[in-house]
Amino acid sequence: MLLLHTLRTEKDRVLAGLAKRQVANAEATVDQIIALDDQRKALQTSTDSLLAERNNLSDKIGALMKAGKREEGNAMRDKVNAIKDEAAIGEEELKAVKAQLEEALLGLPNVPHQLVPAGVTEDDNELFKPFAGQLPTLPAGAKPHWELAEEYGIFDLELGVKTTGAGFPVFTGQGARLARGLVNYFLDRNTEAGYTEYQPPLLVNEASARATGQLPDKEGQMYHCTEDDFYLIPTAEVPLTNLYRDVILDESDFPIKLTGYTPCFRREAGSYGAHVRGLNRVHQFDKVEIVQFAHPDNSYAILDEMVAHVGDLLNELGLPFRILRLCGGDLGFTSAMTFDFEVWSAAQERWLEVSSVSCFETYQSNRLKLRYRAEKGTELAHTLNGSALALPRIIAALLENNQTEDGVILPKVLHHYLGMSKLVRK
RNA sequence: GGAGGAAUGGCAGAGCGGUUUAAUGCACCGGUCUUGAAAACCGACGUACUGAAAGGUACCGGGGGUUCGAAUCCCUCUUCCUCCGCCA
Repeated sequence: MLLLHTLRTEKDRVLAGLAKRQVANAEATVDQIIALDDQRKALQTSTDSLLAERNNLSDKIGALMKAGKREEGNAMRDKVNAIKDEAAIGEEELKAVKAQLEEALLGLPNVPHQLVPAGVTEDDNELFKPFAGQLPTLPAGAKPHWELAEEYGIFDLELGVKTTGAGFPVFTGQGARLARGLVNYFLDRNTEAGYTEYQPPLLVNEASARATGQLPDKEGQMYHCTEDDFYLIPTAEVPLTNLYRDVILDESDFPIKLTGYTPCFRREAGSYGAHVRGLNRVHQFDKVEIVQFAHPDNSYAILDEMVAHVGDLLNELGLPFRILRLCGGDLGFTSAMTFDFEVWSAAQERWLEVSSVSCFETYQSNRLKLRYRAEKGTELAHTLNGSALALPRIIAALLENNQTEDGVILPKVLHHYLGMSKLVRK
């Protein structure tokens, strides 16, 4: 959620940023929000002074009663009652205006960072770091991962349909082992890089989903357990970031680095077809997430650090990848800047997104009330997160890119985790 | 699932419906003393909104109510603890 202070003092920058995102009627919305806030202030002031008068008179009544001047005290009661009624009306209005204000603010996405390119669709994203090497060439008869999966017994989509429905793959045998190995490898590497490992809940309450911005923006994207009003997490970002909701840090606590493995659940009401075959898009998948909380002065240095870390992981896995800086139109609702990592899927001959690393500045911390003690008072911290890494497309790329006559060659870093150097046909 | 009890500042822990401006202790911070530290002493010590400031308002788990006035009384929800039952 954007800060009212920002809307007031940096309106031009906000409007320019929202324009980059193709937000319609941005100026009217901002003006309306400021008007609501003016209204809120006026109501707050008038109500407060009524309450002050009430408190004042109540004290006097107390004193009068004590002094035995019952008559005078009773007379004053009527006066206080009148003030009370008036104050109650003010409080009611204030509550309504505050609710309106909050809903309006929640409707505004984050302001993109200065360096975020203008653009409408993913085609306008900036190729921040192209792949420098040679893309792998596959032998004749190379297969896409969904065919390899069958041949090698990696995962079974039919079994998932039987147990649950489409988009819930069942990993089997050496495929399940590969998934587990990748999770362990990622967690170990993140821990080495200073991240503390957590196992958070996979269901969150509404307050958590709102604080990180999944609600109200992505209401339909999450699975909702209506009976208990819990949401299945679409990413570990939600529970991990919310661990620090309502927390006031000391500056010396920075940087705070968390990592966690969780399954992720996404309804992904959207397209079906060739682009979503196999593991390209599923309703449940595994992901290891990294989260950082930073001082505003160096959050972008930390974003660079996180990008470098994810790049290291992909290099160690030997996967060709490129880094995109998302344009305004493609940027997530809550993000100020996002880098997407895409690996080359050699059999499908296209790039697959495997990680998204973002800085949210104070957009999330404002709702989280995640602050630190500054020279004077408290300031909002910056929040960041990224995937390190999401499994399905990594598995797809490993299968496709490394397929040989003798099997699928595993990168060296995984040998230890799987107890084997290649996957074999069943 | 049943029966009881509890929820107060960073922590511990007081708080007959009206100087509560939430006692006290510990921790933290500043200072005095000291070569330095410890001890001792002095001081400061929550968050948010509002206001140029002085100040004002709200907040004692959440929500609602009674009252001129609520941390205190009532209702309700949530969470935790104890005991019993069931279960991995």
